[in-house]
Amino acid sequence: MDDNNARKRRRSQQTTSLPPITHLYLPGAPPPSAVAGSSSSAVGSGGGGGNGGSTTIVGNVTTHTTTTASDVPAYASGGAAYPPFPSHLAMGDPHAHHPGPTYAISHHQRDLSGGDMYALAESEGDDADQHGPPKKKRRRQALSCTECKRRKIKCDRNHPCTPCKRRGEESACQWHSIEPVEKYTTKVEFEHLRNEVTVLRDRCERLENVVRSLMSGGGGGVGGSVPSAIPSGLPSNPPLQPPSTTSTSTPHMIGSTHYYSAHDSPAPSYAAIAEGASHHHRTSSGSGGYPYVKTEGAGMRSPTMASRMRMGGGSGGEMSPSMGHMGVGGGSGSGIHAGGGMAGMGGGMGMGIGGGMGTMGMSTGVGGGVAASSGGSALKSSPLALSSITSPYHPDASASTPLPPPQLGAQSQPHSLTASGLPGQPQQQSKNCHAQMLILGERLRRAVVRGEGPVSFIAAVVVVVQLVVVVLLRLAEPVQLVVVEGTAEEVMEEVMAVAEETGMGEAGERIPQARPKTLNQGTTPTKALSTVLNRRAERRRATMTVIVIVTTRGIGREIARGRGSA
Amino acid sequence: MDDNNARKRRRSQQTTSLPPITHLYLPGAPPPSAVAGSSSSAVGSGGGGGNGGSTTIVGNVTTHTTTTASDVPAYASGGAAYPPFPSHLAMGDPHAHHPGPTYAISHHQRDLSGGDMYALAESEGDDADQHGPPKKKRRRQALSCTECKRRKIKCDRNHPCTPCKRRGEESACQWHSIEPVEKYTTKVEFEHLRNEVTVLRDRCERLENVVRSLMSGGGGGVGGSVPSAIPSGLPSNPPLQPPSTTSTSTPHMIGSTHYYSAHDSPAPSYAAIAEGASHHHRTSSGSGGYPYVKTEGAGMRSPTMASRMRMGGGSGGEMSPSMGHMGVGGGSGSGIHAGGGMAGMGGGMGMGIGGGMGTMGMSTGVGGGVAASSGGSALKSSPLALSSITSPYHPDASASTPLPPPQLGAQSQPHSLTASGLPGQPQQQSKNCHAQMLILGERLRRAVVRGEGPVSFIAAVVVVVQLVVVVLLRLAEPVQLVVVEGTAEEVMEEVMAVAEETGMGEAGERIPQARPKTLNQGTTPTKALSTVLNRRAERRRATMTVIVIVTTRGIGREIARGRGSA
DNA sequence: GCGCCGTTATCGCGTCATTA
DNA sequence: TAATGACGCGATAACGGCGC
Ligand SMILES: [Zn+2]
Ligand SMILES: [Zn+2]
Ligand SMILES: [Zn+2]
Ligand SMILES: [Zn+2]
Repeated sequence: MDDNNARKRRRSQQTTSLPPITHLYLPGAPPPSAVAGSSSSAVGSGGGGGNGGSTTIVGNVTTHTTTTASDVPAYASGGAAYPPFPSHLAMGDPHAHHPGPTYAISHHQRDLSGGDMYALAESEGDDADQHGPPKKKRRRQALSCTECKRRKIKCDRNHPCTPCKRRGEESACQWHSIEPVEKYTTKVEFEHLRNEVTVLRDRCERLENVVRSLMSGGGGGVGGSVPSAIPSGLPSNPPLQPPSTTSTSTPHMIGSTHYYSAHDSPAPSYAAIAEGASHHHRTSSGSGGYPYVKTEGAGMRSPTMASRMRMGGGSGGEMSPSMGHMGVGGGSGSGIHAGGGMAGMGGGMGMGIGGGMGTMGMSTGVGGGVAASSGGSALKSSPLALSSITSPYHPDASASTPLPPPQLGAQSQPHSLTASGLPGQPQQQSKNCHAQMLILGERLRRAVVRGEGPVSFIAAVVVVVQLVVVVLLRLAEPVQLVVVEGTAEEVMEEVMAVAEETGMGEAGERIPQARPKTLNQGTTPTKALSTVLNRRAERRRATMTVIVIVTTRGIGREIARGRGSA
Repeated sequence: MDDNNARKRRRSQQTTSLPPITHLYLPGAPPPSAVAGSSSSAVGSGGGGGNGGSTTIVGNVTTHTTTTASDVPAYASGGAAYPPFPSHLAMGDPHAHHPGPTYAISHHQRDLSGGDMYALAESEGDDADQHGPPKKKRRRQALSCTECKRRKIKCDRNHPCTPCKRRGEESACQWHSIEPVEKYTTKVEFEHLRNEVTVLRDRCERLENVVRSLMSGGGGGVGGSVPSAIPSGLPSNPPLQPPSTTSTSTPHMIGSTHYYSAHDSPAPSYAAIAEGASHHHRTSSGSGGYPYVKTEGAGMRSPTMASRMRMGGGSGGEMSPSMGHMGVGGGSGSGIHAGGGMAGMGGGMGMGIGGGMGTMGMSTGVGGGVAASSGGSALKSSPLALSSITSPYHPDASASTPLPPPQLGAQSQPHSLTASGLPGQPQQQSKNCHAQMLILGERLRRAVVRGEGPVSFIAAVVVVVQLVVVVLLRLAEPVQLVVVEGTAEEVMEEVMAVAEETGMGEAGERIPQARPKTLNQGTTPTKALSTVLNRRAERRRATMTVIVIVTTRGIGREIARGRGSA
């Protein structure tokens, strides 16, 4: 309450025109629930010249903990939608799965040998911590066979699914049912089925008509079978397809327990990789090539930069009690020094990123950053260049073009699209549209932990207007948010500093298999970001940091060569 | 200098592992007191609960001043429309929905073809569980299509509802007159159904083959329809699942009555509907319906909220000389009150935005946000709901095109789109692809100036992780940045407050001609944002404010009902 | 009961890495 | 070098819940 007043007051001051800064902290009302609070500290300062930069850290609540490790290490799998439900699954199976509402708890499977699949799932103590909110872990009936799940490949859901068949391991093709399966199925499922029936019927009808017309009209009766086919709906012979088996079947569902048969190894667990593994193979070494790369990864680090930043002219900003606030030196002076810092940074990033290019793909901007080819060096545009940053991911780097300014009018074919370029047939566009990015490879990287455990580091870049801003989000106990505003160099400094202090290691380091994702058409980068963050946060409960850079002009160049020119 | 040190210091503290940060109340960590040397205080005030919110404003360089008058004051209007009731449902059908209690059972399904197989279906009652008094339960005619119901997602009630369309399963979009009722069905029945599905699937497949062969072999070509019919099936893989049938009709009702009537056809121009048309027939009458709609558009407006906000607990943040900093009151207390505010907000936005629908379009979320029509209330999804926020802009609201499902296989005309629908030629996709947004209508609004000149106010919402953050960017003489972190309500408060103080008017107000931009395919929302901002800034040299909301969880719900639950 | 929001758990593509 | 095993991670499907 009081707070409100105070706040208001504050507000007024700045009102209207642009209030200078501030940062305040408002506590917010006590969350009903109270969540965890967060604190933030601010560092004041800033401001020297025109551009003053400032940083803020905001703590946030949230968080959960619990989660244990990840869920499942290895396998995961997924599938796209489609066969909604493995028919055989349900079938005759006595207790076919169907996730009843019940499943909830324990039973997880495991057992049998190896599986550690779900391993954790809940295991843990769950919940870890404490408190009370017993959040029950959700469980879902798997649609893909265990093998496919483990391999993370598409399972056609047939009984011995195609992949399994192909490998000749039909015996491994199984399904664990999630739960006890009641004798009753859920309404949902029922509905689902019912719906399908309707659809199918409709389709059949339509098809029949077609056939009918074709036959009559065309006359050719090619498939003699036609008639037969149509009439009943009976399964005459299975011309094609792996017969879905009519009823019956239900092969291998395994009960809740043993899933999975023998083989399958225990997943090596992702953990390893995710966690620390990757770092081994940093290619970093030479590099090669990336233009930008100047310094090696090591070069100067944030420390330097950081220190520099320290200097920024701080205006006399106050700090709000709870929040941290710091200004970044703005102005020209810093520019100079910055150069060095930047360079270092650039190098680091360049390396990581640049190196990734061949491997992970680079984003090419409209303007096209181009990626170098695998071989080695090549490459060009800095991954942080505006063009790279703003352009939709474009697999085939080749093209060049310096980013065609956002000029909307221009329809410069955004992406000539790599994949099959069907001239006649425009794009399938659909998947792999490489819509846009934000979480491209370059910006997604992780490093070894410094202090204790491994930490993650994700960086997303966003372009905005006239100022360079960096938002560092940290998923830690208290989620935190760091915002930096200033020139390119200032930003970079901040990033580096944070990375270092956080123990994120080199910024340039890249995550092994993190390749630049190609978002689906229509997705918002932010949405994607959200997903990523969520996953990470849960997967490893460790600290995670996210960096969001909001900037106007590309800072790639500066970064690359350490120039601070704004 | 000092500052830097200070900052650095600050940093270190938090270094490594998760530095707790900050402000917080988080239980766990002791408030790091430290914080920037300066005041770190934690605001005590607020204190209360966990989530504290904080705000920061950073000054930046740049800019010009001038200002001029405003551009257009009011506008607003529109409303989002939402088919309150599945028109197709009701229509012609005689007994279309009747909410009568009775329905229960009966429904057999239709069938076209024949068999009604499992008619019984539910039988129901029975058993369902048990015994018991045959309570009669009353059921309501479903408003959502079966698929949406099953998935528990929002259905826009259009015939092939957006979600279904999106998934390419338009054929699955149906309405059963009454649901089967019990929550569980017996296994037998389930089996029965399942069986049918299998059979049907098989049959379809067979038919498809026939058609295929006929067509190819026969050469007849002919049957114009054929192609259409087949398509869906082709995708091969999806073993199961209802490939969508093309659009065509399909009665879709399944249950006994199938309502659904007539049309089905092409979306009745969206415009009409969008604007006001639709509402007339809201059957709602009673009902209602829509959950969210509470207040009317007018309802409470920002003013109220604003005032309220003012109160928010301001912590005792200091203001830095140059920088302003303000906290937002968070907390429960506000929560309550907030309710109203929020609600109002929601309403306001809805109105402004919603109104725009026809004109500016509404974004439909995956779930599809629907807007209420001008007339009145209606409406549903809050404009701040995660779904609304994240969805790509979609011109024709209701209808069609929900962003062309990336589904590759599906060539479902991405957007049947109003304009020339070239069946043969799929879409060019290129322009007007309505890629994604961020600068959607809802998020783009401006108000009349209060103090002196007109100010702009743009809001972009972004999803991130577990915390709600708002970044208010102001393009003023010194560019500024405001960051707010806190619960949904806190954020909203802040937004409102800023808007007001800045003279931006009501948050809900929308910019006259700001219609939801349809980004070019491949453009990054951010890029677009940048453009917009720049243009504005220069066009009128006036002050401009941008609001970026970074949040993890949708805050729509809270907003809608003014709850501040974190 | 119902609509449907927002969170979770799956899926499975597309790359790497590792073998054969 | 091809083939095979791994697996990051964006997209989805599923679903706990909540407000009415
Ligand atoms: Zn499989
Ligand atoms: Zn298998
Ligand atoms: Zn629907
Ligand atoms: Zn539908």
